[in-house]
Amino acid sequence: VAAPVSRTGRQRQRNARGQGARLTEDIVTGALTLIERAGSDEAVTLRAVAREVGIAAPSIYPHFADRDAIVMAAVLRIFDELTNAIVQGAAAAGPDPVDRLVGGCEAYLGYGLSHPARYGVLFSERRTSAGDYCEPVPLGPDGRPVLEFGAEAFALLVSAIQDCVKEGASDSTDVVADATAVWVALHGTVTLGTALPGFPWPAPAQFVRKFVLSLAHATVAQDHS
Amino acid sequence: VAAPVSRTGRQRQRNARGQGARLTEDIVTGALTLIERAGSDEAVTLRAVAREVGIAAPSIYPHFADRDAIVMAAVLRIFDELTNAIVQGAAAAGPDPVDRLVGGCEAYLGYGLSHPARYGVLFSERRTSAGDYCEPVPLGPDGRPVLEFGAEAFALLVSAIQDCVKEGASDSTDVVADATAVWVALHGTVTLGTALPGFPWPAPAQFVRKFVLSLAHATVAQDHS
DNA sequence: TGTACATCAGTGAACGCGCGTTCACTGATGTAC
DNA sequence: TGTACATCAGTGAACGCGCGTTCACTGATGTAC
Repeated sequence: VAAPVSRTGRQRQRNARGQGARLTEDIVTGALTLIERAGSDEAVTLRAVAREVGIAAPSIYPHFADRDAIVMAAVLRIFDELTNAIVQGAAAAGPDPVDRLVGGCEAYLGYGLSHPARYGVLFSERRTSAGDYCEPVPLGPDGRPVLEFGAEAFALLVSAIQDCVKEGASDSTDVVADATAVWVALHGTVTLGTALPGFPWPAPAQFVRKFVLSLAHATVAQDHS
Repeated sequence: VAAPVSRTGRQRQRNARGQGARLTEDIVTGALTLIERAGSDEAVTLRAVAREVGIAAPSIYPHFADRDAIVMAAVLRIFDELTNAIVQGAAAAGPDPVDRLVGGCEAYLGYGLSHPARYGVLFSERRTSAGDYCEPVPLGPDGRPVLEFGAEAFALLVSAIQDCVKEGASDSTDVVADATAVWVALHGTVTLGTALPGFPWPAPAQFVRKFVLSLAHATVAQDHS
């Protein structure tokens, strides 16, 4: 009987003593690979992950309690990727707050549409608070408790609109509600765009700019200066 | 060994000769029940449907080729329900085109949020054209070919905005693009609202009215008369 | 009017598969003495 | 310096389950003669 081999064909060698936690990382990576390959998290089974990583199925138990714990770890990683994409998109847009808002939103859309399987896992199940599946109250990078999935990305959106208001580029009177409207439209664009690739979608560039400006009650800098 | 009994406890009796097609209907109903109960279509397996309906599993084959065919039949039924809800919502809103537009959108949202499991199945998988799974080119009720899932509901939205433009209540210059933006926002509201029930969503009534009017470039009648 | 037969609507047992999970285990490596 | 031992990082076989699918079948009912 041959030893289990990962899909890549590479045989995994045992971690050195004290480095057992590396397998935790490999399991999450394997789960992400399966999600990418199958287009959904249904393919993430203990045995499939074990095959992908190149280990025996029971070897997962010291690292994760069950399938759900693996998926959750993958979800947290994907949220990090999404947040990073938004930050970079905003940063690349320059100093103007409206440009930064639109840049962040375009990055959100770009990440979602170019990683549909990963994005689809984020909100595929009912999620209440992060405290349900790991530490009682997980902390964000700034020490504040992260109470909701995607809260970090949403906070970026709120402050981007807030910045527009500060500089007179938006006359939003309810920044949180308007940020919610923008988020909902972005999310809908990603998920419908993924589910219905045959639909005659408008060109993303103008489309997103248009509805983001509209929902954020924002106007381009030239109109205000 | 006891004969298979449906979840309701009622024993199914064999259809009369010539009435075998009734089971087709019962199978779709059973699938919808499973979707409702589990919150997703994952629970729709041949054996689970058979148990639900109260028949032996192989009895499904003369009616449906496989699991996917059952789910597709359920999806078409759900699209019909959604379309009906929109039509009724618009009709109940009275003669004003903006009211009708908002009424239809509120009905869409209402259906989606009050039937999250059903709605979630509609766009849970990549859907190209209806021709992939049944007759080569299925026809809509008006005889035109139905090329996309949800095309009927989308057409309602387009014509609702078109009506606003006709009566001077909207200055949309691209009705299809604006309808797309509204649809995307509605879809995002339903799916995010379902996935994150703990999020502090704005009150649906004003929220939907606000973004629908904004995206459809519409204004209330008083402002225009 | 009777009767043989075809058809319809569905059954029951069986198969092989992948799954989660358990259990006792193995072999390398660091550490105490 | 040697050696016994504890620990770490996993393994391999086995279990019971639900699944899709197949196969030969059963029993009621309509129909031809």
